[in-house]
Amino acid sequence: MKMIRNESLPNIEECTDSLRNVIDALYVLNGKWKLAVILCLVRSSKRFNEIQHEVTGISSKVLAKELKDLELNGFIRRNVYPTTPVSIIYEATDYSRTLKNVIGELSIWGQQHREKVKQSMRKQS
Amino acid sequence: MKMIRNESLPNIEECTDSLRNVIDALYVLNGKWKLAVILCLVRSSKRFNEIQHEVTGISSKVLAKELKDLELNGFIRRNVYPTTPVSIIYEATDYSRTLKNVIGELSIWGQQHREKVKQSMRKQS
DNA sequence: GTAAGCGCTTACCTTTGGGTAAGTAGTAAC
DNA sequence: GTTACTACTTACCCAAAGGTAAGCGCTTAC
Repeated sequence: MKMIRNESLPNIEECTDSLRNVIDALYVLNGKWKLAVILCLVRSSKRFNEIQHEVTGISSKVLAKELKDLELNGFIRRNVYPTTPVSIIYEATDYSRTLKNVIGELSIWGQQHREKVKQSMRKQS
Repeated sequence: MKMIRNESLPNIEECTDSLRNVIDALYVLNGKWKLAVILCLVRSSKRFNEIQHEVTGISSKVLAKELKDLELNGFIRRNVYPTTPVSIIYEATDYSRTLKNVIGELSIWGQQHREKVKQSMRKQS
Protein backbone atom coordinates (compact mmCIF):
# COMPACT_ATOMS: atom_id res chain seq x y z
CA MET A 1 0.00 0.00 0.00
CA LYS A 2 2.91 2.37 0.53
CA MET A 3 3.23 3.75 -2.94
CA ILE A 4 5.93 6.36 -2.65
CA ARG A 5 9.09 5.87 -0.67
CA ASN A 6 11.94 8.15 0.08
CA GLU A 7 14.85 5.94 1.02
CA SER A 8 17.13 8.86 1.88
CA LEU A 9 15.13 9.58 5.01
CA PRO A 10 16.18 8.50 8.49
CA ASN A 11 14.66 5.32 9.89
CA ILE A 12 11.65 5.34 12.13
CA GLU A 13 13.57 5.22 15.42
CA GLU A 14 15.68 8.25 14.49
CA CYS A 15 12.47 9.94 13.46
CA THR A 16 10.63 9.38 16.72
CA ASP A 17 13.71 10.35 18.76
CA SER A 18 13.98 13.53 16.80
CA LEU A 19 10.27 14.12 17.15
CA ARG A 20 10.56 13.82 20.91
CA ASN A 21 13.37 16.39 20.91
CA VAL A 22 11.37 18.77 18.79
CA ILE A 23 8.27 18.40 20.94
CA ASP A 24 10.32 19.02 24.08
CA ALA A 25 11.75 22.15 22.50
CA LEU A 26 8.35 23.40 21.39
CA TYR A 27 6.96 22.76 24.86
CA VAL A 28 9.48 25.21 26.28
CA LEU A 29 9.04 27.86 23.60
CA ASN A 30 5.29 27.54 23.50
CA GLY A 31 2.72 30.01 24.64
CA LYS A 32 1.92 33.50 23.60
CA TRP A 33 4.52 35.30 25.68
CA LYS A 34 7.58 33.20 26.56
CA LEU A 35 9.76 34.20 23.64
CA ALA A 36 8.75 37.84 23.84
CA VAL A 37 9.80 37.94 27.48
CA ILE A 38 13.08 36.16 26.78
CA LEU A 39 13.92 38.48 23.88
CA CYS A 40 12.98 41.51 25.96
CA LEU A 41 15.36 40.44 28.72
CA VAL A 42 18.15 39.39 26.36
CA ARG A 43 18.16 42.97 25.12
CA SER A 44 18.64 44.28 28.66
CA SER A 45 17.87 43.35 32.25
CA LYS A 46 14.68 44.89 33.56
CA ARG A 47 12.25 45.20 36.42
CA PHE A 48 8.78 43.68 36.48
CA ASN A 49 6.94 46.81 35.45
CA GLU A 50 9.46 47.62 32.75
CA ILE A 51 8.96 44.21 31.19
CA GLN A 52 5.21 44.56 31.39
CA HIS A 53 5.44 47.91 29.67
CA GLU A 54 7.71 46.65 26.89
CA VAL A 55 5.86 43.40 26.21
CA THR A 56 2.64 45.16 25.34
CA GLY A 57 -0.56 43.33 26.18
CA ILE A 58 0.72 40.95 28.80
CA SER A 59 -1.13 41.01 32.13
CA SER A 60 0.67 41.00 35.46
CA LYS A 61 -0.75 37.61 36.29
CA VAL A 62 0.57 36.02 33.14
CA LEU A 63 3.90 37.85 33.34
CA ALA A 64 4.44 36.63 36.90
CA LYS A 65 3.70 33.07 35.79
CA GLU A 66 5.99 33.27 32.78
CA LEU A 67 8.83 34.71 34.83
CA LYS A 68 8.58 31.88 37.35
CA ASP A 69 8.49 29.38 34.54
CA LEU A 70 11.45 30.85 32.73
CA GLU A 71 13.45 31.02 35.95
CA LEU A 72 12.73 27.37 36.69
CA ASN A 73 13.92 26.46 33.21
CA GLY A 74 17.09 28.45 33.64
CA PHE A 75 16.43 31.12 31.04
CA ILE A 76 16.39 34.06 33.41
CA ARG A 77 17.64 35.01 36.86
CA ARG A 78 15.69 36.95 39.46
CA ASN A 79 18.07 39.31 41.28
CA VAL A 80 16.95 40.98 44.47
CA TYR A 81 18.91 44.09 45.43
CA PRO A 82 18.69 45.19 49.07
CA THR A 83 17.80 48.78 48.36
CA THR A 84 14.82 50.31 50.19
CA PRO A 85 12.46 49.24 48.89
CA VAL A 86 14.11 46.19 47.35
CA SER A 87 14.63 46.30 43.61
CA ILE A 88 14.00 43.11 41.72
CA ILE A 89 15.81 42.87 38.44
CA TYR A 90 15.28 40.12 35.93
CA GLU A 91 18.21 39.14 33.79
CA ALA A 92 18.58 36.73 30.87
CA THR A 93 21.09 33.95 31.47
CA ASP A 94 23.62 32.68 28.95
CA TYR A 95 21.29 29.76 28.49
CA SER A 96 18.73 32.02 26.81
CA ARG A 97 21.39 32.73 24.25
CA THR A 98 21.65 29.07 23.29
CA LEU A 99 18.27 29.62 21.63
CA LYS A 100 19.93 31.84 19.04
CA ASN A 101 20.09 29.29 16.21
CA VAL A 102 16.62 27.95 16.92
CA ILE A 103 15.11 31.40 16.89
CA GLY A 104 17.11 32.28 13.81
CA GLU A 105 15.79 29.34 11.81
CA LEU A 106 12.25 29.82 13.08
CA SER A 107 12.39 33.46 12.08
CA ILE A 108 13.67 32.74 8.59
CA TRP A 109 11.12 30.04 8.01
CA GLY A 110 8.28 32.03 9.57
CA GLN A 111 8.97 35.01 7.33
CA GLN A 112 9.06 32.88 4.23
CA HIS A 113 5.89 31.10 5.30
CA ARG A 114 4.01 34.34 5.77
CA GLU A 115 5.02 35.43 2.27
CA LYS A 116 3.71 32.14 0.94
CA VAL A 117 0.41 32.45 2.79
CA LYS A 118 -0.07 35.99 1.51
CA GLN A 119 0.51 34.88 -2.08
CA SER A 120 -1.89 31.96 -1.89
CA MET A 121 -4.54 34.26 -0.44
CA ARG A 122 -4.09 36.61 -3.38
CA LYS A 123 -4.53 33.72 -5.82
CA GLN A 124 -7.78 32.62 -4.20
CA SER A 125 -9.41 36.04 -4.20
CA MET B 1 17.09 52.15 35.37
CA LYS B 2 18.33 49.84 32.63
CA MET B 3 21.50 48.67 34.26
CA ILE B 4 22.86 46.19 31.78
CA ARG B 5 22.87 46.79 28.07
CA ASN B 6 23.99 44.63 25.24
CA GLU B 7 24.68 46.93 22.34
CA SER B 8 25.51 44.13 19.92
CA LEU B 9 21.87 43.13 19.74
CA PRO B 10 19.51 44.16 16.96
CA ASN B 11 17.28 47.15 17.54
CA ILE B 12 13.75 46.88 18.77
CA GLU B 13 12.07 46.96 15.36
CA GLU B 14 14.20 44.11 14.03
CA CYS B 15 13.42 42.27 17.24
CA THR B 16 9.65 42.59 17.03
CA ASP B 17 9.69 41.70 13.32
CA SER B 18 11.70 38.62 14.09
CA LEU B 19 9.41 37.82 16.99
CA ARG B 20 6.41 37.97 14.68
CA ASN B 21 8.11 35.57 12.30
CA VAL B 22 8.93 33.17 15.10
CA ILE B 23 5.41 33.28 16.46
CA ASP B 24 3.97 32.65 13.00
CA ALA B 25 6.27 29.66 12.63
CA LEU B 26 5.39 28.27 16.05
CA TYR B 27 1.71 28.70 15.28
CA VAL B 28 2.08 26.34 12.35
CA LEU B 29 4.18 23.74 14.16
CA ASN B 30 2.16 23.86 17.34
CA GLY B 31 -0.12 21.23 18.74
CA LYS B 32 0.42 17.70 19.80
CA TRP B 33 0.15 16.06 16.40
CA LYS B 34 1.05 18.35 13.47
CA LEU B 35 4.72 17.50 13.25
CA ALA B 36 4.12 13.81 13.82
CA VAL B 37 1.68 13.74 10.92
CA ILE B 38 4.01 15.72 8.67
CA LEU B 39 6.96 13.46 9.47
CA CYS B 40 4.83 10.38 8.95
CA LEU B 41 3.81 11.57 5.48
CA VAL B 42 7.28 12.78 4.55
CA ARG B 43 8.43 9.22 5.06
CA SER B 44 5.81 7.93 2.63
CA SER B 45 2.37 8.81 1.31
CA LYS B 46 -0.46 7.09 3.12
CA ARG B 47 -4.19 6.64 3.52
CA PHE B 48 -6.20 7.97 6.44
CA ASN B 49 -6.28 4.73 8.39
CA GLU B 50 -2.62 4.06 7.77
CA ILE B 51 -1.69 7.42 9.23
CA GLN B 52 -3.95 6.87 12.20
CA HIS B 53 -2.27 3.53 12.80
CA GLU B 54 1.26 4.92 12.53
CA VAL B 55 0.70 8.05 14.61
CA THR B 56 -0.30 6.10 17.69
CA GLY B 57 -2.84 7.73 19.96
CA ILE B 58 -4.39 10.20 17.53
CA SER B 59 -8.18 10.03 17.21
CA SER B 60 -9.94 10.17 13.88
CA LYS B 61 -11.52 13.48 14.76
CA VAL B 62 -8.20 15.13 15.48
CA LEU B 63 -6.48 13.51 12.54
CA ALA B 64 -9.16 14.77 10.16
CA LYS B 65 -8.76 18.26 11.58
CA GLU B 66 -4.99 18.19 11.34
CA LEU B 67 -5.05 16.91 7.77
CA LYS B 68 -7.40 19.72 6.72
CA ASP B 69 -5.19 22.22 8.47
CA LEU B 70 -1.99 20.91 6.96
CA GLU B 71 -3.56 20.84 3.51
CA LEU B 72 -4.69 24.47 3.86
CA ASN B 73 -1.15 25.43 4.83
CA GLY B 74 0.29 23.61 1.86
CA PHE B 75 2.18 20.93 3.73
CA ILE B 76 0.28 17.98 2.32
CA ARG B 77 -1.84 17.10 -0.69
CA ARG B 78 -5.03 15.06 -0.62
CA ASN B 79 -5.15 12.87 -3.71
CA VAL B 80 -8.39 11.17 -4.64
CA TYR B 81 -8.02 8.19 -6.96
CA PRO B 82 -11.15 7.12 -8.86
CA THR B 83 -10.97 3.48 -7.93
CA THR B 84 -14.11 1.80 -6.60
CA PRO B 85 -14.35 2.70 -3.85
CA VAL B 86 -12.22 5.84 -4.17
CA SER B 87 -8.83 5.71 -2.51
CA ILE B 88 -7.68 8.83 -0.78
CA ILE B 89 -3.93 9.14 -0.44
CA TYR B 90 -2.24 11.89 1.54
CA GLU B 91 1.14 13.02 0.36
CA ALA B 92 3.70 15.44 1.77
CA THR B 93 4.51 18.36 -0.53
CA ASP B 94 7.97 19.75 -1.17
CA TYR B 95 6.94 22.55 1.13
CA SER B 96 6.98 20.20 4.12
CA ARG B 97 10.62 19.64 3.34
CA THR B 98 11.42 23.33 3.76
CA LEU B 99 10.93 22.65 7.48
CA LYS B 100 14.12 20.57 7.47
CA ASN B 101 16.43 23.19 8.98
CA VAL B 102 13.86 24.37 11.51
CA ILE B 103 13.19 20.84 12.70
CA GLY B 104 16.90 20.14 12.73
CA GLU B 105 17.69 23.07 15.01
CA LEU B 106 14.70 22.38 17.24
CA SER B 107 15.78 18.78 17.57
CA ILE B 108 19.36 19.66 18.48
CA TRP B 109 18.29 22.24 21.01
CA GLY B 110 15.52 20.06 22.44
CA GLN B 111 17.93 17.19 23.02
CA GLN B 112 20.45 19.44 24.71
CA HIS B 113 17.71 21.01 26.81
CA ARG B 114 16.49 17.64 28.02
CA GLU B 115 20.03 16.74 29.08
CA LYS B 116 20.21 19.99 31.01
CA VAL B 117 16.88 19.42 32.73
CA LYS B 118 17.92 15.89 33.72
CA GLN B 119 21.15 17.18 35.24
CA SER B 120 19.48 19.92 37.24
CA MET B 121 16.96 17.39 38.56
CA ARG B 122 19.83 15.19 39.74
CA LYS B 123 21.40 18.15 41.54
CA GLN B 124 18.18 18.99 43.38
CA SER B 125 17.51 15.46 44.63
C1' DG C 1 -3.17 60.48 56.10
C1' DT C 2 -3.88 59.88 51.52
C1' DA C 3 -2.32 58.76 47.10
C1' DA C 4 0.68 56.38 44.14
C1' DG C 5 4.21 52.99 42.73
C1' DC C 6 6.19 48.25 43.03
C1' DG C 7 5.69 43.25 42.60
C1' DC C 8 2.97 40.57 42.69
C1' DT C 9 -1.69 37.20 44.05
C1' DT C 10 -6.52 35.88 43.85
C1' DA C 11 -10.99 34.96 41.97
C1' DC C 12 -13.62 34.38 38.12
C1' DC C 13 -14.57 33.69 33.29
C1' DT C 14 -13.86 32.42 28.28
C1' DT C 15 -11.45 30.24 24.69
C1' DT C 16 -8.92 26.59 22.73
C1' DG C 17 -7.07 21.96 22.25
C1' DG C 18 -7.84 17.70 22.61
C1' DG C 19 -10.22 13.05 24.25
C1' DT C 20 -14.28 9.61 23.87
C1' DA C 21 -17.84 7.54 21.76
C1' DA C 22 -21.09 7.10 18.57
C1' DG C 23 -22.92 7.69 13.98
C1' DT C 24 -23.03 7.98 8.77
C1' DA C 25 -22.82 7.36 3.56
C1' DG C 26 -21.01 4.53 0.41
C1' DT C 27 -19.23 0.05 -1.14
C1' DA C 28 -18.22 -4.81 -1.03
C1' DA C 29 -18.01 -9.40 0.74
C1' DC C 30 -20.60 -13.36 2.48
C1' DG D 1 -29.60 -8.57 4.36
C1' DT D 2 -26.17 -8.34 7.58
C1' DT D 3 -21.56 -7.35 8.45
C1' DA D 4 -17.42 -4.88 7.77
C1' DC D 5 -14.36 -1.40 5.91
C1' DT D 6 -13.17 3.55 4.66
C1' DA D 7 -13.08 8.31 5.65
C1' DC D 8 -14.79 10.86 8.05
C1' DT D 9 -18.51 13.96 11.21
C1' DT D 10 -21.09 15.01 15.36
C1' DA D 11 -22.06 15.64 20.14
C1' DC D 12 -20.39 15.99 24.49
C1' DC D 13 -16.79 16.57 27.99
C1' DC D 14 -12.48 18.11 30.35
C1' DA D 15 -8.23 20.60 31.34
C1' DA D 16 -5.04 24.17 30.37
C1' DA D 17 -4.03 28.80 28.75
C1' DG D 18 -4.99 33.14 29.05
C1' DG D 19 -7.90 37.56 29.89
C1' DT D 20 -10.10 40.91 33.41
C1' DA D 21 -10.41 43.06 37.52
C1' DA D 22 -9.57 43.66 42.02
C1' DG D 23 -6.74 43.45 46.06
C1' DC D 24 -2.53 43.31 49.12
C1' DG D 25 1.70 44.46 51.77
C1' DC D 26 5.18 47.48 51.52
C1' DT D 27 7.27 52.12 50.79
C1' DT D 28 7.82 56.88 49.47
C1' DA D 29 5.96 61.49 48.19
C1' DC D 30 2.90 65.22 49.11
